[in-house]
Amino acid sequence: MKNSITEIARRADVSIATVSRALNNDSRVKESTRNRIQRIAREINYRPNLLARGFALKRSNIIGLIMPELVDEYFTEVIKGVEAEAIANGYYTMVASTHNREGSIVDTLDRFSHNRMVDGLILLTTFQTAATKRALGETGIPLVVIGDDPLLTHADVVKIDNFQGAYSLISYLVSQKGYRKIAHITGPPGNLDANRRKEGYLAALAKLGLEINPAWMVEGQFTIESGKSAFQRLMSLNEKPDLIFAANDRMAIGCYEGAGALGLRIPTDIGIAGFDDIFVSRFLTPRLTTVGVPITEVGKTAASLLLSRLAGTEPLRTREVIISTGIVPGDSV
Amino acid sequence: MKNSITEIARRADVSIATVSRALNNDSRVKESTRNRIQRIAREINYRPNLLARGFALKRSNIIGLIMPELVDEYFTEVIKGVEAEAIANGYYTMVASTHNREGSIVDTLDRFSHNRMVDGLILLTTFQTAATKRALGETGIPLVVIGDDPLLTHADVVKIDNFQGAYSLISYLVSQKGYRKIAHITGPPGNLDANRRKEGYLAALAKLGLEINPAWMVEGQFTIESGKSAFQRLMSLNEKPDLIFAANDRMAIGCYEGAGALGLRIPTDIGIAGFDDIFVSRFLTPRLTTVGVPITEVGKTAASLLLSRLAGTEPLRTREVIISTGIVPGDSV
DNA sequence: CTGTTAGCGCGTTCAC
DNA sequence: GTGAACGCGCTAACAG
Repeated sequence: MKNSITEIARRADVSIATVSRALNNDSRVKESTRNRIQRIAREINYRPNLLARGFALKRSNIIGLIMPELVDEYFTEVIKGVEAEAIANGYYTMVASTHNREGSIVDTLDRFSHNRMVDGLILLTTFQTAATKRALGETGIPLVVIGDDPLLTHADVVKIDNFQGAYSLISYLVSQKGYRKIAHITGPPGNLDANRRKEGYLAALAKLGLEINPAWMVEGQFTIESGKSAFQRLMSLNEKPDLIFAANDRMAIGCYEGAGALGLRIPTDIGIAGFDDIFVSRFLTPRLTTVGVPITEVGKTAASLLLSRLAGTEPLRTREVIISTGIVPGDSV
Repeated sequence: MKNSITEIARRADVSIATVSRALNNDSRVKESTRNRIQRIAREINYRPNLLARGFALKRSNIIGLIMPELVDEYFTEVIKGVEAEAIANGYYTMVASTHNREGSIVDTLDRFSHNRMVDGLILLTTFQTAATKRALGETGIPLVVIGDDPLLTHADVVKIDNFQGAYSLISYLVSQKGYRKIAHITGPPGNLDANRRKEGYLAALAKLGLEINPAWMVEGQFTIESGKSAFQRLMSLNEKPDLIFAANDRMAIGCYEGAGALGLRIPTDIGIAGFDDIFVSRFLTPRLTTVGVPITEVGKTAASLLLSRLAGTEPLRTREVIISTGIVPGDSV
C-alpha cells in the first residue's frame, strides 16, 4: 500500500491538492472535507515524505551543528541546548563533528551550505583561520557562530564572556583571598577562548597594580598533561607564584596531579583556579575554584537566533549575544 | 546563476543524463567528457542537491540516532562513535534526544521511521516497555538497538556485557580483596543495564557461596543523591556490609559523599565499587574501583551494523554483538 | 557513448 | 471549495 497524499486523495475521493490543503490546515477547505481527510490520514498512519516536501519547498527543516571533535560535557550540553530548541520549533538537528582538523571544518561548512541539506548552520569553533573565515563568508545560508570571535558581519554570534570571567576571578582572588603572585597557564595559542581569558587575566592584574611576570605565563594545551608540565615548570622557578590560574579546568586538574607528585598541598602551599566548571571539578579534592559557564544556554541561544532568522521575521543586521559567566567558589584557593 | 546539473549540461553542451553519469563516475561516459564535466562542476562549485537526490532515490543517506536525555559522557561517546563511522561511509547522523519520556521515544521512533527522513535507526534505550517494543516492530526500516534487551527478532542488537562485568568485579573483590559482606545499590527498577548488573552480582555471590542478604540490596536511581541515601541506609543497618557495589559510578560518588558526611574512610572503613568508569571516577579520592565500558566502540559497532545492512549485503537474520567490559582497579577497595 | 523522457511526492498556481 | 497541471533536481530506463 502506498502512503502518500495520492493514496489519501483516492480514498477520500478528492484531488491531491485538497488533501495537501487539508493536511496543512488551509482554511479554504470545507470543514467536513478536512475532517474526513485527516481521519483517513490517521487511519493509514500517513506521514508526509519529508524528502519530497523539502525538495518541493527548497527547505529541509534541518539545522546543522558543526563542532570540533567532541570532548567534555561541553559539547553534549551544546547539542542538548540546540536540539531542544530545534525540536520545539519543528526542526531537526544534524550534528557534524569535524575532528578538529582545519581542512575538515571548511569542507563540512562548504558541503553543508551548498548541498541544501540544512537550512541554517551553527558553527562552534575554538580557533579561526583565514580559510575558515572565507568559507564562513560564502555559506549563503543563515549562520550562527559560537565562539569568542571578532564580530562577523554576516553571522550572528554567541560568545561566552571569557574576558569578564577571568577578570572577575582574578579580582576575587586578589581582593577576597589576598593572592598577589598570580601565574597563568594559557590555552593553545590560536584558541579564541584561551586568548580572551588571558586578556582578562592581564587586564585584572594591570588594574590591580600587580606584577606581570612573564615567567609566570606558561603555555598549555587545554589538556591535563599539559597542565601538569606547566605546573612543574612554574614550581621550578626561583620566584614561585602563590596561585596558578589555569585557562581551563582540565589543566587545573593537571596542576592537582603535579602538586600531588611534589607533595604540595592545595591551597596551603599553592592556590589553584580554573575555568569552565566541568562536572569533575566538583569532585576534586579540594573542590576546584573556577568559572562557571551556562553551556546549555549557549546552545539554546544559538539555535534560537538561527531559528528566528529562518523564520524570516528578523532584521538583516547581525546580532551578538554574550553569555555571562560566574565565579564558582571552591576550596582550592 | 543556477547551480544544478541542468546548468552544467548547458555549459558542457551535453544532456543532464550525461552530467549525472559523469558526476557519479559512471564508466560509460567517455573520459574526456567526464573530465570536462567535472571541471565545470568544480568551477561553479556545484554540489548535488541532496534533497532532490534523496527524493529521487528514496534514500536520504541519513541515519537517525535516538537517545534518552543526554547525560554523562556516555552519550557523547556514543554520538562520536556513530558519527565517525557514518561519515566514513558517506552518511550523515541525525540526533534526536527524547528526554527520557516513554511517549516521546515512541513518537520519535514513529516519526523517523515513517517520514522517510532517515534510512535507518539506532536506538539507545535503558528501559523497554510494551509500547516501545510495538513501535520497534513497526519501523519498516533497518534498526539497531543499543541496550541490554532480550534479543529482538527484527533488529540488530549491541549490548554491553553488564552481567559479566558485575560478575567479574564481585569475583575479583572477593578473591583478591577478601570482601565477604557485599551490598549492592541497584539502578532504577526498569533499567535494563541495572537489572543485568544486579543479576551478575547475585550470580557471583551464589557461585562464591556468599550470603545474599536482602537488606543489603537497596534501590537507587543512578543519581549521586540516590547513591548517598542508599549509602546512609546501608550504614544504619545493624549488620553492615564491608563493601558496597553501586550499579553505576554516579551512585558510587554518592557513597563517597555519604562516607564523608559520616566520617568514614574509604576503603579502610568501607569499600566502594562502581560501574561505568566515567571520566570523573579517575579523580575521586581515592580513585574508584569500577568496571570500564568502551563506549565509543558501542557507537561504532551500532553504526557499522546498520550501515552494512543498509548496504544490502547482509543476511536477513539479526545479529547481536556483545561489547565486553573490564575491571578498572582503583584504591577504593 | 549519449540523449530523451518518465517519475519520485509534494506544494502551488490558475482555473472553474 | 475544489481540481488539473506544473515544476522542483535528480536518477534510471529505454532508445539510439
